[in-house]
Amino acid sequence: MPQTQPMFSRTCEYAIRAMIFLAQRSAQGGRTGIKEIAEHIGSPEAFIAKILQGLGRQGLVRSAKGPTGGFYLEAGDGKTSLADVVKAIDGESLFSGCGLGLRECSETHPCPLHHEFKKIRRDIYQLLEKTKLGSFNEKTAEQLVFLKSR
Amino acid sequence: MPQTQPMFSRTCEYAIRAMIFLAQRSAQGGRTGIKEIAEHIGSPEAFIAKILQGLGRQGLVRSAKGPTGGFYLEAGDGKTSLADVVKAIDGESLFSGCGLGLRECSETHPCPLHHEFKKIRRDIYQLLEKTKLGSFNEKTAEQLVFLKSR
DNA sequence: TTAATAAAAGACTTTTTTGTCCTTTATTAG
DNA sequence: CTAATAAAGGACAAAAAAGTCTTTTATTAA
Repeated sequence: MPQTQPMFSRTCEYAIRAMIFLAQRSAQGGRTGIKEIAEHIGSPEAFIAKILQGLGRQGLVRSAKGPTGGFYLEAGDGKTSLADVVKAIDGESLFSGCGLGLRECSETHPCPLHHEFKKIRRDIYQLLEKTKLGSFNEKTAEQLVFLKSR
Repeated sequence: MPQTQPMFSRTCEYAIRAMIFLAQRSAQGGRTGIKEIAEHIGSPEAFIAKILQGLGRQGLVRSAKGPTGGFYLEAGDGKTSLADVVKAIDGESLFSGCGLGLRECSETHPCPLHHEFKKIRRDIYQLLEKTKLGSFNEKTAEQLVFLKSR
């Protein structure tokens, strides 16, 4: 038995943690290198590099090569929501997929749990949608440090 | 990028579908063989066999070998909730784990999303907890058939 | 008591996810 | 222009999840 299915994939957890960290960092301006990001969020360095590259291609984060390079967000990126990040990595199925994995499940042809799950999916989406990266700018150093485990 | 993280693991989806199907079947009494279960929920035969064996060891389903054998639920098993099934397979992390995967995250040492996720986790748990297998007894044949895809 | 049936058990394979490493490309400072 | 720096890219490796197959065990009905 698997015995631990979290809400988000590991990849997505790292992505959210990195984006929150970058949001805080970018508030003071300046870029942050992969090594420092990995240290602060407690992830493998090469792995979060890959993840941020992907998010970069999708325009959710910016980066610059060379000395003084690194990852960063710009002013307008504060409006990016956690829902955007989750969608970019885990896709939409948490928000709109059938809880039982039935492809044909829909409003008009609902699985036995369809209507029951509707509210939950909407709540999850709305929470992630309303939580913008910009809102992490003014958080304390203590909360900042707590993007890390292990 | 992975691009599709559902709420439950595939194993758990099959398990829930099989248990709902068995709940309906067992209402009329009688046992159901693996082949028939697999057909009705649209899962690989050997795989759902494995899953049900696991659930059997944990006492969530009953089985009998030999001719006339198969899987079934008894009267009292109608009180089993979907939360019980999910816990048996995906564990508790959907209900109580940190959304960002931080092991030290807790009420007194919360991650930046801890309090926001609290309500959602509770809603998911309560929904699954209040949904008992027994409630699927009287559902129509149409809904029954719709435990299957692919 | 034997033949047939069906689940239990466990080894095995495939696929996906997670994670690493090495080379290339771009940028900057001297 | 050249060294050094840091991300991009892609091939590769390890681990976990999903899925298969074969043998064993239990049960039933003839």
